[in-house]
Amino acid sequence: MTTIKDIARIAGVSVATVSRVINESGYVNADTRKKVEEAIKLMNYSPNEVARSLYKRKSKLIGLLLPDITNPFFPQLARGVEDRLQEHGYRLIFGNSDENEDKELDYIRTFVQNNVIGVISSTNFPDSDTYLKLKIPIVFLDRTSNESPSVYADGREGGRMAAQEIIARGSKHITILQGPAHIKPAQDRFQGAVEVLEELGMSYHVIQTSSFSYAEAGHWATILFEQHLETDGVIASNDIVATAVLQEAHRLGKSVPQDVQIIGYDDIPLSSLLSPSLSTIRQPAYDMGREAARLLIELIEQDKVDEKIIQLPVSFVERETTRRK
Amino acid sequence: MTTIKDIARIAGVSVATVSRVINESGYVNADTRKKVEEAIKLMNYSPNEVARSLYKRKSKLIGLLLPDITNPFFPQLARGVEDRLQEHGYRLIFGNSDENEDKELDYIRTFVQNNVIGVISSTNFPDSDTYLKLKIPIVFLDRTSNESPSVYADGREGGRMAAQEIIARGSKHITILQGPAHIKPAQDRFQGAVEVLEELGMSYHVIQTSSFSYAEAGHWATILFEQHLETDGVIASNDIVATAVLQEAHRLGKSVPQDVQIIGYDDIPLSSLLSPSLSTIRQPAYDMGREAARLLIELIEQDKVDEKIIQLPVSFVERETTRRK
DNA sequence: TCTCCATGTGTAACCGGTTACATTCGTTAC
DNA sequence: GTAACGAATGTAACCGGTTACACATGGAGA
Repeated sequence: MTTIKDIARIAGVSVATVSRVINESGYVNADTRKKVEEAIKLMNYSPNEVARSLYKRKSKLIGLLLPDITNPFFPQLARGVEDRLQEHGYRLIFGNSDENEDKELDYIRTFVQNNVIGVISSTNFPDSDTYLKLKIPIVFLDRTSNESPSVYADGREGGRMAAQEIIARGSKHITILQGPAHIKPAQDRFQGAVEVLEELGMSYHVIQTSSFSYAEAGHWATILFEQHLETDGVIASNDIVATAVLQEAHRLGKSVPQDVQIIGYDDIPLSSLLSPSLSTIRQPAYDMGREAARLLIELIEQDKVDEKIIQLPVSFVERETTRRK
Repeated sequence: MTTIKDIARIAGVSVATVSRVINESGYVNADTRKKVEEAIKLMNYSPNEVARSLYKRKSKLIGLLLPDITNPFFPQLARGVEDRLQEHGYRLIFGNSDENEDKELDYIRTFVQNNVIGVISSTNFPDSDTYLKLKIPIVFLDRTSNESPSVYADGREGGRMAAQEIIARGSKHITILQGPAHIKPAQDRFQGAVEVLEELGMSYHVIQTSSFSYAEAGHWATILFEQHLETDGVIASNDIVATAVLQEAHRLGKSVPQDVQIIGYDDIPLSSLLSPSLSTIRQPAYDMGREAARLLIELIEQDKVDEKIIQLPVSFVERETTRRK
């Protein structure tokens, strides 16, 4: 590997001068600069970030912790984060936490060991010791904590919206699929929907689900219609489950949206390609990722940051699994 | 931050001894070890990987380069890679290349700058200088090079399979969606399908597509039926496009699979949740990721490795967009 | 002429680990 | 009694950068 010493030798200067050229710091004579730059080009040299990071006690690396990249909501987030960071010269160390606190802790530890300069995390444990003790900037993404910087969409409002829309479109026997108990955003949207149903004095049923996995989605859909065949409106916990419900309704010969309306959550990319295409509550996942990265960069590069808690709007995306008003 | 010096001071020994305890190398008296371990626990110390990495000239980091994590085929790959690496104590630096050579080059450079110990890449340019000159192990994933270690599924065979199955199930007017020209696996599967159609002397049409994006998928589907309304069999370039075709067929009042059969490619998780559920050629994405990670670890940790080129089998997944034989 | 300061460059300490080598001590073998 | 060796530990060099500091030079201003 070419090192700064090699460049110094070739250019006939000291390592300090080479360093000055690379970092455009201090005084360097124009001719000297030229010699150094030529040597750098000649050897195709690029400085070792590890050595830099050691002395400066900070790197160009940022840790990203997501529950499961396999859940189609998260690739959007990740891509948003990555795109923004990349523009600013930062790189990503990535891990899947499976919503598991131990795994999270382990990742955060190795992030720190690698001198990451900031962390973006979708965690259910924002108030755990691990995060409180972190001495580097952290942004919570899709999850919130009281005072900490975070970027999220309003789950409660999303849930309310779903309930309002499905009621406004005429469903009387609504069943809500309640997402996994340990995942906060899932509970927020559930609470929001329940609120509206209670406010309007509607009766409804709840099916409690314990995962967002593809494998089990069909299972919840089956149970739903087994237990509440009269259901004419389904508020799903996310688009995957909604898709499974759509499939099950189809299998049972129910037509959508005439017999059953279905509203999903997230607006994952495939939702618009289903037939009927899925009405859903959209979370601007890509933008959330980008915003989180922007906020983190601000926290890293500036002393004070105005807005530390960024809530992005959710919206109802009207497609074909709901009736026209 | 706690350093090895702090631990040494607290335990009343030298840094060398602390290092020996941490790394279980050399001689350490049992009592001394205990003192050091207590100091480590007391301070919740964990060694700085950056310093380690600098001296040893290698880290515990591995670079992963994928075209676009937002394409639902890749999260599976990534998860497979991550799971296996994580089990072995390695971490991932991740980047999206957008199939863009410059972006790739840039990532590879920063990977190297960060002393990554290996790289896994889904690239269309495996024979570029960048990769040839890399002095660390590299595994190509979902893409191949002549002699280099790689893990992939047989695209040509997959294409053949798709054509055979759709013909065996009675389609006479087949249209193939040809994936983006610059993406090799897409061309492989296309070639395979064409081969079979030619061998059997079937006539067919081709629609050339230029991306795998969700946004454009619907567009190709529209064009397909505009140009070849008589189509009774579609071999799609991947499951996303297949889903769009399914939607378009539905819109046109064609019943699937009676009027049109559709075969996708990849078997992304959502395929089984569509209605009708999508018949497709399955690539074992998660396993491909795991295998790539396993192979890379072998290359890193061992002198010689037997199998450097691993081809995983594709399979036809019969669901509801094809007729029964 | 002398002082002061901007410019330009080199030397060496430092970041936090690892490890080669030196040193000390106690035991064993001859 | 002493040579040889294993056990235990410390000192200091090293990894590849950055930067504080020292020093040299030359021109401007008093």
